[in-house]
Amino acid sequence: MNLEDIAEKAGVSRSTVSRVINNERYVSEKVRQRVLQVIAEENFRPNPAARTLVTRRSGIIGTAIPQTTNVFFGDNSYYPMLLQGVAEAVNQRDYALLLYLAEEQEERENFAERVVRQRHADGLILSSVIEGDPLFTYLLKHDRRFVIVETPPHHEERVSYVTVDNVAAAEMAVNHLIAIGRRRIAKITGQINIMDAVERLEGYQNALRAHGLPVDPNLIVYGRFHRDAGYEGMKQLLPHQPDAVFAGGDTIALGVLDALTEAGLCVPEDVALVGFDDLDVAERAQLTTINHSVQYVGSRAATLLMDLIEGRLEHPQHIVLPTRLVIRRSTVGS
Amino acid sequence: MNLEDIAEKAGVSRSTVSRVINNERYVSEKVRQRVLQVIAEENFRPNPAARTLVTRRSGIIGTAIPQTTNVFFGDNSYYPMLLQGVAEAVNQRDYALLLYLAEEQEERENFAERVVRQRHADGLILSSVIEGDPLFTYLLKHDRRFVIVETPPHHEERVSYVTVDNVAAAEMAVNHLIAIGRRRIAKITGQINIMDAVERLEGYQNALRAHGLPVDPNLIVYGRFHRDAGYEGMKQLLPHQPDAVFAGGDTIALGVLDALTEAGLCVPEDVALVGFDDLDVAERAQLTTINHSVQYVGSRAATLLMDLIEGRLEHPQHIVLPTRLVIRRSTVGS
DNA sequence: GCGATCTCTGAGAGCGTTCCCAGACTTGTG
DNA sequence: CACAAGTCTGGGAACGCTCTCAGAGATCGC
Repeated sequence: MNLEDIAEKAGVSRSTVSRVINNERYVSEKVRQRVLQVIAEENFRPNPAARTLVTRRSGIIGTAIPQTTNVFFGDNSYYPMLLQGVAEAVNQRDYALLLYLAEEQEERENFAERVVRQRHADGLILSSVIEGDPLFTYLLKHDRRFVIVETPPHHEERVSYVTVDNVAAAEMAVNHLIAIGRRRIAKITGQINIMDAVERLEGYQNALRAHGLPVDPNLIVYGRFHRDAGYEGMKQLLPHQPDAVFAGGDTIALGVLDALTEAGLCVPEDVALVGFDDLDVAERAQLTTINHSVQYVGSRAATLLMDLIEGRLEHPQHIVLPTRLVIRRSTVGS
Repeated sequence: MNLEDIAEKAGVSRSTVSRVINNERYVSEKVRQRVLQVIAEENFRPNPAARTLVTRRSGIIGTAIPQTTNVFFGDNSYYPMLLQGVAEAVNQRDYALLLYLAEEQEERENFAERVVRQRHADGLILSSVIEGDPLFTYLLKHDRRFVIVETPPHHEERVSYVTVDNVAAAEMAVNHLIAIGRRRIAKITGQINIMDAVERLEGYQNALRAHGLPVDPNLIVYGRFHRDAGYEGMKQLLPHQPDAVFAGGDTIALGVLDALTEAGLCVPEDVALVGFDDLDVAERAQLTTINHSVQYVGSRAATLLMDLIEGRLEHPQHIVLPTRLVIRRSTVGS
């Protein structure tokens, strides 16, 4: 069943059917109705491949998640939330969402190759880009449309991105800890090759310096965005007796909580704790954190990408979304 | 850049280039190498739309998740795990994965319409199908390829599915509770229009009857696969003083834990607790539960779907995967 | 009242592949 | 050595759309 068949049944030409389907002007109301009726009767849907072939547009947005299994699910609802946001925006404009998920232990090279080989998508949303990321490098070099959902490596300004002001947010978090009287404030970072982690560390250091506090290397642990890393990191910090911890992400903070509980320390009396992201779990754990709606980042990124694809906006675009400090019991008690 | 261009540069015909790309026989080694080299130089990738148009195969698998936001992320890692499994299988055979995510509060009708309208995918994986599901009904009627990742409504045998033996697993769980001496075993179900929930309830009842225990309607609460439902359900059950609860899913069990903690009751001394699914959180919460690798269900479903698409298997196929009781502290103490 | 403009419709070309067929050349067989 | 079978290559048609163009008819302005 194709346009020609519908045309015949409706007694018009293929061109007219195409016009009706694409909702173009210059079709008389009578003809439009007749065609619509035949389409409904035959339950006809135009072949997207044929359409794509000529328009050079598939209406598909790809989202690449280069992280392995244990990061994608588990406690970490970051990616699901991001995806939900992307899906929302994409649905609204009747695009489709293609998901590229890395295998456990898959090399970035291999992942990049896989994503690039299939040319289904009109554009890509990239997450967790690291320094020297092959996918990032390739896309940049070959001038394909894409949007990064964090600050790109080296603040590369030639690419479009949607991010939050991590530096300012981290400053806000640490200022809060200082305001409640903490002085030995420790930091556990996410993967330090991801810009989010770098910027949050930067903000932490800024805030300390601004208050004339020392930046003690013993109080900084380089970790990963993972609960286990928080747990291990905290164990490492304990001998140095911090009175507060600023975790690079909520999942890290959860691990910190595990370690503190195990050590018999009270939050916030002995150690105050601040996370980052305000994931679903943060509220449940009564965690003070930085809120920045991951979902909204996803939907803004998708909207931006579609605008770039459709030529409504010029490349590149930079969007920095606001953050908010959410104060809960992990810093102010009950 | 298309086949013709590559052909010209390599001094051969379009057909030959096509043969090389599709790895067909009857191409001399010399020519094959030359063509491959030109392809590499030009960084050429064949246009998937053109290919799809003629082969009538896109190499795209769709996965439909009709649940709203709060179920997709949050504590519930069910869908991310399922997706990871699907992605794994799909990657292996160089298919792509299209994700259909319902909007918050989106009607099933509307969701079905959206999924069906875009004809990108060669086949679909359906989750959380309910009785009278419009998407399910449509696909069945129009003979589209799809696989359900649970038992279909009414045990509809004309469709392909991958599921676990929920009934047997539930029996196993309840038998365990009986074996440790519990007699007032309560049940909180998931949405009762989802077959998983129905079957787990059925197994619960079977086990009680098999041991001559009464099925007390006061001990059965009809809920949803959600932590809040577990919390509310347990509060409802408390006056009836159960000595054990069999939750329809791990997320429900977490809510039950919340309510028990709040009521000052001990697990498992006062109330023993069994979940279902063995999600990531189950181990952390030391929850006795039924393990059945959601991820594996996902990858089996995807593999099955691809086999159906490629005509390697006849439609319909029914796969029932084994389950395992994982005993943790929520039933046997420490 | 008549050219200009707007509305409506259809035909043809083209998008970039795969598939089928024909033909040339090579190898095998009796 | 003739003929069959196998190997390799190229050209044309087809997949189902959109887009451009041309032309017919209706409407408008002066």
